[in-house]
Amino acid sequence: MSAPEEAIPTLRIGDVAKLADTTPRTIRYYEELGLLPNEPSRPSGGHRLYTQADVDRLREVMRLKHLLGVSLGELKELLTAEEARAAVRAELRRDDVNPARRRELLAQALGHIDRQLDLVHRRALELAKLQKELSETRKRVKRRIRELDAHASGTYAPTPDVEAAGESRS
Amino acid sequence: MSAPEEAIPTLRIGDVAKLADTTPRTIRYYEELGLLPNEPSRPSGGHRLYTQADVDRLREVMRLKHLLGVSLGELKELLTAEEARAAVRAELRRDDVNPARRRELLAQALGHIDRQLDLVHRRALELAKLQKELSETRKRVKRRIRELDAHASGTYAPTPDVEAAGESRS
DNA sequence: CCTGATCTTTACGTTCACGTCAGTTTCTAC
DNA sequence: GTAGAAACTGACGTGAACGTAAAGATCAGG
Repeated sequence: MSAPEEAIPTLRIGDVAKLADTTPRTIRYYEELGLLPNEPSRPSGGHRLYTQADVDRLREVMRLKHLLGVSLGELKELLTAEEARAAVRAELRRDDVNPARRRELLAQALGHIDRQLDLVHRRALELAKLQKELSETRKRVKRRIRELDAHASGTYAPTPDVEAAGESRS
Repeated sequence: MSAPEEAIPTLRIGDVAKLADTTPRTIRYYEELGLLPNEPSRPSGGHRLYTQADVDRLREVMRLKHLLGVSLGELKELLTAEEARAAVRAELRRDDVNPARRRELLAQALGHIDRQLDLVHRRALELAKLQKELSETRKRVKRRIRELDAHASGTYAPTPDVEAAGESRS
């Protein structure tokens, strides 16, 4: 097997910044706040070295921040839970824990997940509601346009470029 | 008909703050930034007087800020569009606009709505994806718990209070 | 009409989430 | 081994989104 359990850290902070589309400053700041559970290795010189897993975690942190719209402080709470989950997984990987303990750990993990799911779910509901409202307003407007076009047909030539309005690149 | 088109403004800034669950400072700040399209009336004294419609608009602004996670600057852009829509509605209410103009106005309104919908839609998709991921992780954990309980039955008494983990009030 | 609560503007203070600079050290390439 | 790029640790700066304090004007109730 040539796939090592944990790849050797080889990425420098600038590389990580580019890969995660952010800056070294932000990475150090997040580390300072404790948002990045496992600190980077620092062989010999003081330079931080990261793995791809670190990049993924960083991206996930930024994603949560973006999607949940929470402060870095609140985010840390959530990630502390995540970290606990990681610890749980580590302990679970060893086969020498008794079933009672195993169950306790799994129940904890479940609690952490549920906490995040709860947050996400609330937001999703709110967003869905907003989306629905906007969609209905949109429908009404479109209906009025159709009515206008129908009534005006023969009198004014309908200008049929409505669908293209309000589109963004992508 | 005893329902006036526009109710007389009677709410003071402190009332509005309480109704919208914010502070007078924030309201003045938003007004300063131009986030509140129609400025409050100021009869005789310099005190601002608001209507319930103003409260609703303020709440809507705060809601958008919360749900879309945009800066007040970006939010202003969106609300400027909203304002334009309002102006459109006002012009449309008068019956003396010719159909071509009417159609143009409606098309504009549609564009503004689509712009907001686009934003909301993107976010909703991202959130849904996150939710799905979390849900699947949750399933896996629950499955492991069930397996554990099944295997342990007879040896250890299963502790069946897992569903209650990580719940919040409401 | 008087008093206390609420409002006004002006202005400075604060927290968050980084940006930026300085001086030094370490890595990479030649 | 030496130049240049990148990283290190402070430290101070900054824009956004308000909070807070001051000094005065205004409003609502008795």
